[in-house]
Amino acid sequence: MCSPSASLLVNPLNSNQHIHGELSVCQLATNSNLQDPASRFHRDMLRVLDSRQNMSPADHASSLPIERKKRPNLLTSDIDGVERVVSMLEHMVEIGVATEESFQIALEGLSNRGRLRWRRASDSAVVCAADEVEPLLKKLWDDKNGTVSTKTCNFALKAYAACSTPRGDRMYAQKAEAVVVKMQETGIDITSETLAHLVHAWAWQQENRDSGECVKRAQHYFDEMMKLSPDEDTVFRGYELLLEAWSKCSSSSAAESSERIFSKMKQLRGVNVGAQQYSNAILALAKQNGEENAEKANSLLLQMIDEYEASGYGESTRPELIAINGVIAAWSRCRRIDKSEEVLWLASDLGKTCEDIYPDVVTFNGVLHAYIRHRDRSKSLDKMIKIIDYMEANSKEHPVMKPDGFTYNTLLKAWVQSNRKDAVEEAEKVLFRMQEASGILPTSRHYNVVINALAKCRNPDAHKAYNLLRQLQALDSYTPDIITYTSVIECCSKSSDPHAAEIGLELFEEANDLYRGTGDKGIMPNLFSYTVTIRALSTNPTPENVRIARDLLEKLVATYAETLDDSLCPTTYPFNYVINCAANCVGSHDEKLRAFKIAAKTYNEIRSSEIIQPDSFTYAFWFKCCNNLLPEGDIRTKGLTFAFEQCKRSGLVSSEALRRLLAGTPSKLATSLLGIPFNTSPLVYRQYTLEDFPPGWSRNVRKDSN
DNA sequence: GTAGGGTTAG
Repeated sequence: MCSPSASLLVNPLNSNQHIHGELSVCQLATNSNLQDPASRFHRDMLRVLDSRQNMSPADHASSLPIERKKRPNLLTSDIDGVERVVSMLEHMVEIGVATEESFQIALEGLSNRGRLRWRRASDSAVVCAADEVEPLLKKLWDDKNGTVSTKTCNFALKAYAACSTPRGDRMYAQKAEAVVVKMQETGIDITSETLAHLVHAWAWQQENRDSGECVKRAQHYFDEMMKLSPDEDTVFRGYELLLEAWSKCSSSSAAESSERIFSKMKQLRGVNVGAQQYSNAILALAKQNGEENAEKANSLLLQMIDEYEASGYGESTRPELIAINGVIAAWSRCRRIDKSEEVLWLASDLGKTCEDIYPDVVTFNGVLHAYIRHRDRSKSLDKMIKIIDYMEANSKEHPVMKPDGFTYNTLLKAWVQSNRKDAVEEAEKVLFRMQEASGILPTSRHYNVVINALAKCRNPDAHKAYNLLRQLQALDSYTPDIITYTSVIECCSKSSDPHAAEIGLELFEEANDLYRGTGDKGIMPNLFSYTVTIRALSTNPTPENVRIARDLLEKLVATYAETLDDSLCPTTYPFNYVINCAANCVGSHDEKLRAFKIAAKTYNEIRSSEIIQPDSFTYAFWFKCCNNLLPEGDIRTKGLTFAFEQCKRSGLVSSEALRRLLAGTPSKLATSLLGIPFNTSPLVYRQYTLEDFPPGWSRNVRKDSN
């Protein structure tokens, strides 16, 4: 295979001067030296890009922060020809004619894609510009021993900045920073554009929320950029990005910093600061918690509207809906329904002079959120139903207010927490209505709200939950996840249905098989899934189910040991439930003894473990085991006596433990255990409560498990 | 720009 290095060193065109944003790509092509083997390719590459310029993806997603509100689309075709150009570059590299200019053409094209995503032809992985830029820059860097131009690096940085995202774990800001560090080490000029891209990348990076680490990095590179005396537009843009960074940070200084930056922007531009900057400042404030920030965002909104009116309704001062929606959300978060609605009326008013201001689905979702947080749940449910009826009724005429998945999720939650008798049935109706009224297919989240509501009932209908799950599976657009499965199994664990144990186990195994087949973490059984399955098995405590419960526990422990996955880290719960399952075992004398052995093994594991400790439930279930599974006699006496000593010493004698200890215990044994004369005839022992015994016995019993 | 699915018991 040919090495491209030789040709890269030639670099016949001083390419840095040839790629200029202002120049049309066609001009560039004609300027190229046609004698050069690379220039024929360059001309073709530029022609590909140029011929599709009308279909530029810039309309789909720009790298401007304010336009990030649009989720990045997944391209279905090579809309601007960049993928073609990249494969042309790969071909040039292969035949050894690629120059730095070749790389620049591809990098620039990629960076112009902004944050769009597409499927890579070679492996159909979903990628974005930043993913594709990385290997290209590395290749060029290695081939040229780091003698790469600033311009080339800046194209790559632009792609990292545009693709940087608060979601996921892509860490493009770190990657961009690594490029700049290498530039510094190699002596490549750092321009204000270089630093502006870094500010941009950090401003959009995730995990900014708590520590504010990313906003610090953004501020740092902004300060560095200022040392290079950039032009006013770059400074202003830098402020915009800092505002963006603060808006995603929950640090206590965020509101203050946002205000400071906004006033600097006003200093720069005066009243011409523009509606977009108002929106940014409002959103930054609106994202912070606390009424005072909602109030500040609200007053900025009023200022913005004032300036719109003062300017005679000028285009650049026209308020944006996004700012109004932000303020509504801020008031909703502090349960200020009155204020949320006030802003809603304001928006309706504004709509008279400003036709693009019309309450949309986000506006209403914000108001709905205020209601769902309100204390009077029944009253707010009625109000929410009215609002959603209104949205549905008007969505033909005003498609922007058509309810979406958020809307119905909020409604489902409202029904579920309404405490009304028919809550679950009504929630189920919503699942159907959302499809009919708004054409929105319920997702696993919607179903999970309802299934979980079923699981929280006193005597849940396991079959109904099971059917809902199957219904969700029948929709090919969505698959149930582990929360769906676990919630249905939880229904089984609380159900009196004779098949509940069987269904619970079937579902657990199904989820586990799905996980093993797909490796999809979303369907991976976790500690809670194991625990409720074991609990479901004790609704039908056959000797076989006791054994299966124990097997599940062992599988949990082994899987945790193997993966060290936090979501599988065992607690006392599943151990206790295995003991309880054994304690309930119905069967022959021998079968009961086998169940007892399983319980004893489990009980001893809890006591000797370094991670988990016995609790009052452990002892209560253990006493139940001794009394239910062992014949009266020495072994039972020993098991009870020894355990009760432990139980007292640990201060874990709950009233239930006491009851289980004495249920079925002969008076003589009870007397010796408790140290006071004791008659276990039911009529007598019920007169005793924990208060009749030393308080130390129950000093560690949690309140909720007295 | 919104909100956001389960953590248990006798």
